[in-house]
Amino acid sequence: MRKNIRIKDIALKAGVSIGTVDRVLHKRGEVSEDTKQKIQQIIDELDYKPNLLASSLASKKIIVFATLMPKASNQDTYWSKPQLGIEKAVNQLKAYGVRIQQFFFDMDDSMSFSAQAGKLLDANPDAVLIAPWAKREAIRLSGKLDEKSIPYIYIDATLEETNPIGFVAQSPSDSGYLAAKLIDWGVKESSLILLIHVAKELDNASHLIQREGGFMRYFEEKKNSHKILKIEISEGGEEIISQLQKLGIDPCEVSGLFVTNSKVHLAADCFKSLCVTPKIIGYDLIPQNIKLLKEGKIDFLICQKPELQGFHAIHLLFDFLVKKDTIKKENFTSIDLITKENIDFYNSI
Amino acid sequence: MRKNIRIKDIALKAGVSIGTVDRVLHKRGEVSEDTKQKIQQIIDELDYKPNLLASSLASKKIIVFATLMPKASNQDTYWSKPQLGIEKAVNQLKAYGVRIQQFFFDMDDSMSFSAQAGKLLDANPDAVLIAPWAKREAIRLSGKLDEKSIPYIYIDATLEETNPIGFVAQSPSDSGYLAAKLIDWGVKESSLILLIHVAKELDNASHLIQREGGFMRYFEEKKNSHKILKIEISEGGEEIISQLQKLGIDPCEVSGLFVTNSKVHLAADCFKSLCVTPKIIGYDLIPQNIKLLKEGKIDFLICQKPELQGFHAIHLLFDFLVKKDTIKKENFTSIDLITKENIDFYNSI
DNA sequence: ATTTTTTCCGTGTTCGTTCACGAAATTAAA
DNA sequence: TTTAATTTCGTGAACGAACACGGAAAAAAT
Repeated sequence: MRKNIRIKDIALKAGVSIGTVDRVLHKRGEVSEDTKQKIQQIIDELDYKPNLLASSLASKKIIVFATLMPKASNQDTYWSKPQLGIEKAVNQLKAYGVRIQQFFFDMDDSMSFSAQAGKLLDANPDAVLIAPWAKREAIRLSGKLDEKSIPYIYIDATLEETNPIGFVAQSPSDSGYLAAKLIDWGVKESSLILLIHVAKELDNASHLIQREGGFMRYFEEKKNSHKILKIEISEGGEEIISQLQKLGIDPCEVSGLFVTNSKVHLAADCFKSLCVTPKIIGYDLIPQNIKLLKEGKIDFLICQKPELQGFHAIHLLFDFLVKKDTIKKENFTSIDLITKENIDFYNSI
Repeated sequence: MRKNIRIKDIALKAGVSIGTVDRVLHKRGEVSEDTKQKIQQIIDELDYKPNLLASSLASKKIIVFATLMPKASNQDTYWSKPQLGIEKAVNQLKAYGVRIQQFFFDMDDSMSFSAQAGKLLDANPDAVLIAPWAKREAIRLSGKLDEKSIPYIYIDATLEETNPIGFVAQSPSDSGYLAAKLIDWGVKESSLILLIHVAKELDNASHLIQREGGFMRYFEEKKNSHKILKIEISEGGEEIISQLQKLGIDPCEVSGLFVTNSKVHLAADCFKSLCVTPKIIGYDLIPQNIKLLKEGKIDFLICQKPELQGFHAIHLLFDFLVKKDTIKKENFTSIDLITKENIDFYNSI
């Protein structure tokens, strides 16, 4: 237990009192330049690491984390998962004075993102966790946070143009790439393969674009004979049919299908009703998808351990803010493949 | 920050001193039956949860975790991964008085397991983490630990016949099942598929058997037309060829290949030298496998986040022993599929 | 030279627990 | 009844860090 150097040890070595050392540790002045330098030198030399336990015990300071993410709805329960991880982490850390304030926006409404972002800024938190769903609005928020020098971290996706202390997400491009590989494995040569985006504001959802990018990249590199067709819809699965009709394509010709988000159940339902069974790959373990996966109507779901993402992001904020660690910026989570066969055993730790 | 009830609050309510409450909390006697009951009742009523921070700060007690796992060799570096996670966790917990004592055995020598198990028992640790590699010997060890009522947890695999407080592992059967599905996706109808075990003492390595079980189960359920051939070798890849020859089979006929552990590189090297390229699936991101994966000689590696496993197992022991939480017994880690395409982004958190 | 201000630093209390020490209170022995 | 032994409990000092308070020394003002 002993062996760890304490403030007292530094004080002894420097020939000053505990209070003085404490003052330089917390940079709160009232120390002459000379002694300050001497003490700082000894701190560095001894590589002093404060005892977090004693520190939080003595301090009445509370640290507020704010979160900004989509609200989970009945149609889309995905965001309840990261929420669980976040709560778990905050619960673990509450003994250290960590508190949380959460803001939720409507996924289909970028105005709502801005509104909640405003409230978040008013709350003046010590650090922020953001799901950067609406690209333009998220960039604006990040600017404001930069101004106030409030550190922030992303979950689920990242935005290149901004300065978060890090992000926790799956590599969207590589998940798309993997999806392509699986489709390629599963279909015959020279097949018709559909890529489907289901989104209201596609241009504002950059990770969907990146998933597409990875998917396309695979086929470009392989130069094989498949025909890839891209379709964008905003709401119902029937739109797929109508768009195919417009192109003069019989749905029966489709032998592979990749949906770039959790809305894959719309597409699967659509083909199910047509009694056509292409190979289907999509994202995320939400109830509708799970059901179709078990029925064999969806073949693979790419999953990213959302619970772990939330949990880990909060811990990163804590490490950065409280422990003053240097944290890894890129935190890619695994690209988990869930099938009918292994879903029952998929419990994220 | 406030709001949590303290020992002092209990003492006040019971009309006794802090010391007395402390004595009943730690069951160290010297309290009359009457007051003990009264205090215990108040503790329950108020649902008192001790402040871990203050507790570890005041206590000089140290908690020793012992680990027993295979030693990583140059040929097999796999076990350096869980080791990393373990070290990371112990490092985090050392402020709470957690110390570690590690024992390593030779994977190919069950005598070595027993020898190290003996040393571990002599060390009389507070809790134990075991990689139950040698089944029979591990069962014996678990019995001894049960006798001394030292809690233990498994990593990498589990043993049904014993009483660990939990295990952290991939579901071997389901990983085998998934491998089968992938092979099935990737090969033509009526193919010849090889299942290869590379192990010195196969009957003593139960999770390899279970992986085989899952693999076989898939094809039994699907009733498709593939021919599955099982081969057991103990060391070099060339054994595969000789065994095929014995069976009168041309290696060129093999179109799919599943190796039940990280030794898949032996098989892949073997087929590489023959210039035959069946679809190959195996386990674990060790350097030899990574190389072959990138060359395209191995198609999929099933991975199980060994680092996270070690990390999580230590935390479970801590939660159980120190926080007195009830912990989940079955901790399945994800069945990650690594391909040439996504390996560079696979960093376990 | 004296007073006032400013700079610099030490002391002491607190956070919630642990635990050694020893003082009452109770019971047993004389 | 007095003394000794035992049971039962309270007190106070750590643990390492945070921070309020105020004192001494140096600098500035009178």
